[in-house]
Amino acid sequence: MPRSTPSGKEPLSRARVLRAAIALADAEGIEKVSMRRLAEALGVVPMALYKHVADKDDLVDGMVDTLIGDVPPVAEPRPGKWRAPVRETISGTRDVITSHPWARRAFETRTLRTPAVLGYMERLSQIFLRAGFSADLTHHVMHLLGARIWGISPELFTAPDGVPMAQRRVTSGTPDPADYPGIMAIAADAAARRPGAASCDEDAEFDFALEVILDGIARLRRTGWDSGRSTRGQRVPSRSSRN
Amino acid sequence: MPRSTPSGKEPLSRARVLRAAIALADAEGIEKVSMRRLAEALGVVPMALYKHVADKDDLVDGMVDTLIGDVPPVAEPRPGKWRAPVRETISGTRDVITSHPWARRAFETRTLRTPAVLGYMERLSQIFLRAGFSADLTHHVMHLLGARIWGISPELFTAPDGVPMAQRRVTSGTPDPADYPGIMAIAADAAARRPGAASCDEDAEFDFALEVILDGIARLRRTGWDSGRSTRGQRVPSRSSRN
DNA sequence: ACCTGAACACCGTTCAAGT
DNA sequence: ACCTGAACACCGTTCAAGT
Repeated sequence: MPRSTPSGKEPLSRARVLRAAIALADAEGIEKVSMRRLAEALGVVPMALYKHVADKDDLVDGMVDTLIGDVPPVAEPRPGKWRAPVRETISGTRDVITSHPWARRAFETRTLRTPAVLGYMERLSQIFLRAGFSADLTHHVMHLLGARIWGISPELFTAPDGVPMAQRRVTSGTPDPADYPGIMAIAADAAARRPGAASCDEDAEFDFALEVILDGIARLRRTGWDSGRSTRGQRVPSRSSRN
Repeated sequence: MPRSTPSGKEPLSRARVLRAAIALADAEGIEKVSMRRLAEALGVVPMALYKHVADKDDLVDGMVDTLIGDVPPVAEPRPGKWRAPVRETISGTRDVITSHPWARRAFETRTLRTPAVLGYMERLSQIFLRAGFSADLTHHVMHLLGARIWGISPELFTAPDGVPMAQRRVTSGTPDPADYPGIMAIAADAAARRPGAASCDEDAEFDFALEVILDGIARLRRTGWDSGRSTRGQRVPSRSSRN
């Protein structure tokens, strides 16, 4: 009889390993994606994976990279046009990320420079460069698009299970609502405003945040980086003067 | 002789366990923080930790929670004043996070509602509520402060080792710079602008991004949520219409 | 040359046995 | 009542032995 591949199907490949890992993460959660379980899902001995993937880290990098490659490309921007293509690109990224529950964390966690990631950065950069932004301005824009403010974590509002706010997974005893009048006022208002709604309109909040960033980019372009910085008002005693 | 505690020092407590875990993560990296290694560092059998910590997840939650508790409080805002106290609070958070290399990931990863996290949310909320924001407006503001845009990852620019851009940790072969003319133009410009500088001025970029968000908040307050949303221009075919 | 079983050095966590 | 040693069910990865 002809020799068959280990899984009885087509031979392993990096892409097939990564797609299987993504499917496994979708089905059972990212924490269940181990080299051993993934090999089992592929009908293969664990060591076989190491031919297509350097190690576990490379596997997760590859999963994220595959998702980034799934972000649909955007119509060529015409000179001077940047807002719509940027909005489209980033909305596409959000679509991809939100369709895989594990992807948000994985995306924020990785620091890879794979071809797909570089390609994504290149596409974003080109939108600005073709719209007439200088290299320096585009550089600052890219930083702005990558900013994390840490006012709070977005997942505090939209937990995986849809519970809207507060009182979830509190480790040391149930907190007294009286200690958090501000949060309670906000939660009560939100509940009154959308009765029965389990959580916030995350899409709308994301869209608004994106528009704020796009406005920031427009201002950066209009007034330049140095002027942008000088409008900040008084500097806060922070990193620079704390030590 | 008098009975001594297992470590020969003061007895274990949740706080002491968490501080030890933070110190271990600072010293050897978060990936080295295991129940077993932490117990060893405390001179204690692994199982002893389970008295003060429910499980590994609870340990990491507790570490993050402890850091949040370290963010220094801010002077009481006077009515109408919100910009400076918000800036100060968030700068303080950034100071804490950036002083622990593992904290950025851990912070973005956790979805806990511990008293310290609730307290932090409460403080931020109160700044806006006392400044005269409605509960609804404050709600949207909190979402804005938690937004992640995913234009790119900030760590792409500032890798742990300080290598500025591109060509790091590329899995499948070295990429051809010719494929990424935009990125290369930006990198070349940045290198020419600050010769010898290993990476970008991350503090300045963060401060600018924070100001953009603060401007977004000011606009939200001035024009309201619905008006804010309607200024977005044409809606993109995205989540809502993609399927 | 390619593949793989067994082994190594770890994990988090349970649990019954000790005091 | 408290603590803990041994054990369980896993990990990622190495490596020498098989074909």
